[in-house]
Order: sequence, then structure tokens, then C-alpha cells
Amino acid sequence: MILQINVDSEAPVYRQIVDALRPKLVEGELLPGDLLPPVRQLAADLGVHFNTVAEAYRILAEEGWLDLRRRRGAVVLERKMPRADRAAAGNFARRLREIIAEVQAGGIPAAAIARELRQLAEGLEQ
Amino acid sequence: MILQINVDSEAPVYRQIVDALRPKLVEGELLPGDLLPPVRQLAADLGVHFNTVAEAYRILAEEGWLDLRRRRGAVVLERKMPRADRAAAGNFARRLREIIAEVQAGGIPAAAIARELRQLAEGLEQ
DNA sequence: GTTCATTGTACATTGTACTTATACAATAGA
DNA sequence: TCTATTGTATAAGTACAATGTACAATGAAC
Repeated sequence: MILQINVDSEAPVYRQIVDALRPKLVEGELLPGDLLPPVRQLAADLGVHFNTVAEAYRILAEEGWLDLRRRRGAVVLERKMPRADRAAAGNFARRLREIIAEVQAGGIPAAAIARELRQLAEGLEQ
Repeated sequence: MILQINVDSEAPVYRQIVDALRPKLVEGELLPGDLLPPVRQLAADLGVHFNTVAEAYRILAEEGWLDLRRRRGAVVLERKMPRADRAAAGNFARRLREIIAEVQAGGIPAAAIARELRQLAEGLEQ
């Protein structure tokens, strides 16, 4: 099982799958040439319909991460990072601020959040 | 206008409103006793139906941020931070990892992301 | 080269969630 | 007491998510 989903989440399953796979692709846990499980197998593992998995694969294929071909499956591609558009950076800051506020509201102390942020920042620079 | 929404966003409007207001509440930009605009006024400003704003206010009221009363409007409350539940911290790390991967995939350099994270971490510790 | 199981694709259907429309209930202030 | 202003409740329209089913493509076995 290469990922898990949460049926209680408000996020749609196909998006949960995309959001769980993308970090593995970006961080190199999944490498070019690797083969993802067939839609029917991953769907069975997750307990959802295979079309739901297919939709997730399709999104990642459109982003340039996967090559989908019948009878062969989903292959991880070599992918160049695109040029960033102007809005992306601003949106990123806003979304982070939203999430941090949500987590703080949930009772996580600011110090713990700050620690987590620094840890991730370090991980990015290696 | 105390906030803006993005009609192109995939996030539902009522959630955009919640996610835009919560940071203001957490960070103290909105203080106990402050009055939010009536649902009809904010809705008109945003170009949506007032029930959509009412739904957002209701969510924030359930979280303990607002007191809603007819004819008086939405008043910001004094609110204690709750005890954090066990899952929250782990979910936070996972969501951050997802968003960072998404932004990286969009072409923002890791160094820029790391800078943003550190900046937010600093802001949290003041 | 043919056959067939395996894989992704296409599309209709069903259920769920978002947004709106409309009517209602409560209440501060004149 | 009356009334305008405010939030509330509920149903309907619409779009989206997830599924069911049939199909198309193709690598492997022979």
C-alpha cells in the first residue's frame, strides 16, 4: 500500500490521492521509470472505485508526472520543473497563513508550529 | 471590505470566507468585541448570496470565535485555545508537506519556500 | 500472427455538497 | 408598540464526486 486515504476528510478521494502522491514525486521517493500500481489494484487497496484512482492518475499525468498507457500502467516520468507564475508565491504565503491559523485555533502551540516550519525549511535546503 | 474571495478557486466560497477570517481572529487583527459586517452586507460586497456568508459565520461561531444574534450581528468573542488533539499535529505536518510539494511542482524554488517558512516561524514566536 | 487477459478510457447514473431563493423569527431602536 | 434589520430554516437548482458498466488498446503467450 503506497498511500492511505481518510474517508472522513472533506477533501475528495481523488484529490487525496493526488496530494499524497505528489510529495513522493517531488521529493524523489518515486523515481522516473517507477511503476505505480494499476488503477484497479490501488482502488481495491483503498476501497474506492477504480475510476476514482484513474482520475487522480490523470491529474498527475496532466501535470507531467506520469505516463499512462493501457496494458502497461502508470510510469513515473522525468519532469522538469516549470517556470513559476507570479501568483503562485503569493498564494503559497496566504495558504500557509490560513493553515497555521487553523492549526493554532485547534490548540497546537505556536512554538510547536514554528519548530515544524523550521524543520521543513531545513529539509528543503539539503 | 474585510476580505476577498476568488471565484476561480476550487474551494467553496463559504470556506474561503472562513479561511480568510480565521487568521485575523487568531492573530488578533480582529479582537473580542469587534463587530463583523452583517451577512447581507458582506455578501453584497463579495457578490454572493447572504446564506453563503451566514454559513461561514456559523462555522466560526461553532468554533467559538463568534457570537451570532439576530438584529445585532456577529460579534467576535474572547476564546480560549482548546487542548490539541493527538492527530492534529501529524495532520499539520502532512498537509504542509503536500502544499510544499504542490508549490515546488509549480516551479517555486526550494530556497524561496524555505525562506517563507522561516519567516512565518519567526512571526509565530513574537 | 492470433488470442486473450490486463490495463486505461469513456460515459451515463447516482448521491452529495454548494449556492441560491424565499419565507420566517427575533429584537434593538424609534 | 411598531418596524426595519438582522440571523435562521428549508427547499430547489446546479455542479461535482464516486460509481457502474461497457469499451478500446496492447503486451505476452503460444
